[in-house]
Amino acid sequence: MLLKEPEQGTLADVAAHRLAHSIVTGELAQGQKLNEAELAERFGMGRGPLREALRHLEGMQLVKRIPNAGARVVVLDRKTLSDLYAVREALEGMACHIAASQMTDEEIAQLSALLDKHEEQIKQDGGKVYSQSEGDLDFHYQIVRGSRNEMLMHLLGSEQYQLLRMCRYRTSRNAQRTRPALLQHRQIVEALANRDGELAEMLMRRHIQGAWRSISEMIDKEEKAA
Amino acid sequence: MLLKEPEQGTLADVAAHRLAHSIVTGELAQGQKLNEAELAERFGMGRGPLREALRHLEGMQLVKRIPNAGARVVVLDRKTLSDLYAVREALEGMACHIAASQMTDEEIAQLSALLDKHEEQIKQDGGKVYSQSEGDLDFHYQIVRGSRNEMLMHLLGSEQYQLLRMCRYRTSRNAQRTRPALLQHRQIVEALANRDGELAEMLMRRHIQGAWRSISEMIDKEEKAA
DNA sequence: TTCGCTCGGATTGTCGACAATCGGAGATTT
DNA sequence: AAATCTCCGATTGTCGACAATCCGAGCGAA
Repeated sequence: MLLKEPEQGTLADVAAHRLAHSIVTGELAQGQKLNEAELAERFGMGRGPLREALRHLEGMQLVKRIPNAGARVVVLDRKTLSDLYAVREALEGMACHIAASQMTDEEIAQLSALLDKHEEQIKQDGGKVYSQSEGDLDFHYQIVRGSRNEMLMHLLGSEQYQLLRMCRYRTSRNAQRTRPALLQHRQIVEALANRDGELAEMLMRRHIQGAWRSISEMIDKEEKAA
Repeated sequence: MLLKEPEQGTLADVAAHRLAHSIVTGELAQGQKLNEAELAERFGMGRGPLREALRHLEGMQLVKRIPNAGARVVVLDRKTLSDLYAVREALEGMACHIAASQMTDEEIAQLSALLDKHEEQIKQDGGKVYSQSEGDLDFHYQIVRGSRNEMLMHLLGSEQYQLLRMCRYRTSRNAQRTRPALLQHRQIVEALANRDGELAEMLMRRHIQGAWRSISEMIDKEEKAA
């Protein structure tokens, strides 16, 4: 699971977590107004901790605050997503490149085992979940961790990129890309195992570009439907 | 100036700003404990807004908070800075690449004019300030803006990368690199003017690599001195 | 002397109440 | 009828006080 802190620490922290979860899963709709008093009551806490949580989410880009006018859930329009994927391509490509020289053999083996598990899952579910599931994000995050770059881990890890999970959740219905995605993951692991950073980066970039194309098409359909 | 909001909006916002400034300039030493009550009094506000500000700075990575133990100013050790510059290289390289196709001729001309101003400044000061000054950051930020990527602007802009300014401030004594830096900037602008994204990216990456080497050496010296 | 324990002060976490500000419904004017 | 003004309710911003927690000084025992 990418959500680490379960239900401990300060109230502000748990509020931030629950809010992030609600936003990512769509329980709180995009653009929805967030009423402090209401949320505070729902979470059984005062408004102080809740306001701190909102500040936190603002930094994560999950909500947008306007002074004296409250906070609203961010809306993921086409441009935002496009920007996000462009940044992801650069950052995860770099992570892959470095990881090829930094990950231990054991870590790479674990990565491969993770893919085995994913393949199993696909065979069971008929390929419904994979490309969009938490498992996919785990794969990406494991590579990011392999880069040993703390800043990268912060930017792409649990803290910052909930936006990505939000996007995944929203577009989790199409399962067309699950098999090619798994294949690409396998190729990436192979490049890592061969310690070929250049290739690993290129494969990861293409993988993310493919994911963006897939999502972009889906947005087109949605827009045409609406 | 990269600090936009002057002294308006909520108290939490101005507190975050003043704190960020104090940290970046070193007025608050690295690793220093931040006492909520004391700071609140110094800023003439209650602890509520101040706590929100600390949450904000935590997201910016300027302070590290530990539950029930308060917040401390982050310490920029070698590893942190190394990670930062690696990320910067990937992100600003990408910004440069995109900016080459997105910036208007006028914007590029303004960029060139900015460099003229910098050159002027160098001649006056004997090259003391340039490579580390706000002006340099302006140059980089203008290119980031040229990429038209909002996420990039958030990550590299005023919000997120105060860490970089902090580093600049700390190492602002050496002026060895000002002239080669200016030259590299000129080459980058030329590549942008020629709409050569590939070259522009490569030049920017090398520029940042050079900056890192320079800073790295300085850290070595400091460590040897200590 | 050194280690461990207890207790007290200080600091953080939280809450409830008050003040400031904003958006909108309704009335007034042209 | 359309536009503008005014006032009111609702929501956000802020403060002060209380409770919970942690750190360290001082004491006592081995």
